[in-house]
Amino acid sequence: MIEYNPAAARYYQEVSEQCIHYLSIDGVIFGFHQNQLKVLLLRWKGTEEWSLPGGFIRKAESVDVAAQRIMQERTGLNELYLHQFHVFGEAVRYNQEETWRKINLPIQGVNWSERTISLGYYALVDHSKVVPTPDFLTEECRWWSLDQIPALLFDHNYIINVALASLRKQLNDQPINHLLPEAFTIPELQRLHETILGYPLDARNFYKKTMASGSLERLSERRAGTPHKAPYLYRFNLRPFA
Amino acid sequence: MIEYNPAAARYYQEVSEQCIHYLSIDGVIFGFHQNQLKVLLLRWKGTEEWSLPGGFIRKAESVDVAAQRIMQERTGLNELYLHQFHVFGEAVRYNQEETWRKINLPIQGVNWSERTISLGYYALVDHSKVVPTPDFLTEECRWWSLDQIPALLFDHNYIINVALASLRKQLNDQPINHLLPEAFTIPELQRLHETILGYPLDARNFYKKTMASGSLERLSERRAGTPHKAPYLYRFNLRPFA
DNA sequence: TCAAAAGTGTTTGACGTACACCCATGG
DNA sequence: CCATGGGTGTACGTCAAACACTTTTGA
Repeated sequence: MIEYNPAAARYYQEVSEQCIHYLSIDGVIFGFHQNQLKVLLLRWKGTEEWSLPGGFIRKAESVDVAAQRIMQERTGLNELYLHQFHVFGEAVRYNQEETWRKINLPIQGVNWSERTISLGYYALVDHSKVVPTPDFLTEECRWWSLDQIPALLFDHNYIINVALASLRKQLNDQPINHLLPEAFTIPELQRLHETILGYPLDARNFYKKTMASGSLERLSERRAGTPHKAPYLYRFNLRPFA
Repeated sequence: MIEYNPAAARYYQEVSEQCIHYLSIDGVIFGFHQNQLKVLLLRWKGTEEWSLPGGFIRKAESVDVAAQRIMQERTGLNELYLHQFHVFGEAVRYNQEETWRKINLPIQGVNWSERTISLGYYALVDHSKVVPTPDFLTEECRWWSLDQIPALLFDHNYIINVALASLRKQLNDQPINHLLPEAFTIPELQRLHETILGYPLDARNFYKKTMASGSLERLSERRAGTPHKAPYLYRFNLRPFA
């Protein structure tokens, strides 16, 4: 049996008193690094078991604010771009007994064994600005490439799949301007879209489309230090008429 | 103060014991009749105040099942087409004190004064099959045309607007085959789309598009009794290769 | 026979897709 | 000087939008 420190015990107590029961938030935090789409995962104390970050909603707290709070604590970021993409409300979402055995939680008789309805949020963050930070129950927080994600606790593999499908849908509607740093090159933006969509795009058509959208602004500098032709830097300019 | 009957009192008691607190379901039940998009509303006992149908989730009940149950009770239908479209999770969604004054609920000290997070579902139903049925707290259940809806209780006017926006988005992706009876004419389908979208469509282009989708099957009969040329009847045939 | 709705094709423009070559840079 | 990726234009096909006349039927 794992020893949980007093802070964790206090956390449990507080959550049980101050938060809404039967309801939780699970967060899929997407980042983009080295041409790969990644999500932030947590490893539970004393185990090799990973899960998504998550948390609970305080009784008088807005749900969106709760999601911000939970994700901010894991990333160190102030304002995250969040999107609520699905409610996971099945009566039995995963094998609870097996899951709790895996994470060695002292939950007998505690209302942590309640069934939970989970509100799925995804966050789009600038990978370079994130400081991955574990919480009371976990001892490691790091990025995982989407194609290397192991079997996760709870139904979190499924949640990631639903989040990705939702992100792909969003990509059709609007440019995604939260996963890249302030300044970026068109090829970088193209790699991002390719990674989200899962298939390659034509560079010329991609260039045309992004230019035609009118939401990009070419900066005077170029990206230096590449072994080849220096690409232009761009930034998003979503309100060209503002 | 309104007298609530014993059944209603039992209902309160049961909900408080058996259902999840702080969480509710609100349902926007869309129907189509006389070329108008309508929603089913409830009038609260002894008042002229209207609201959407709604209810609570049992502690071990799937959220989707709860939504089905709640909407089935108001419509008399067995299987409804449901779509979970938004979570209304603001800490303060409406003026609670004012609202409860309007509906004369004996809620002092009861945990009904809790803030609630609402899961918004919309249902698409065949108007002609619905038997509008009030619940314990209401005495009238009837259809309202979207453009004649009065000021509703809670934040239900807002919820209807969000539901409609979501329905419009869905209309772009897939044919809507739940709001019409089994057999219908192309002009009727066009009126439905126009009503949802809020603007007129070109009959020739609409005809071409629906035919090209391959999901319609022309029946041998025509709609009789119209004062003009008798239109063909169609039905949906979503699996032409099944 | 007239009014009102049903039924149908063609033309045009926009947009997405396919496709190839020259340029700039670092090694 | 060469390997590698960056930057750009043109041609084609598909799909959406504009647009008018004939047919049917009840009154």
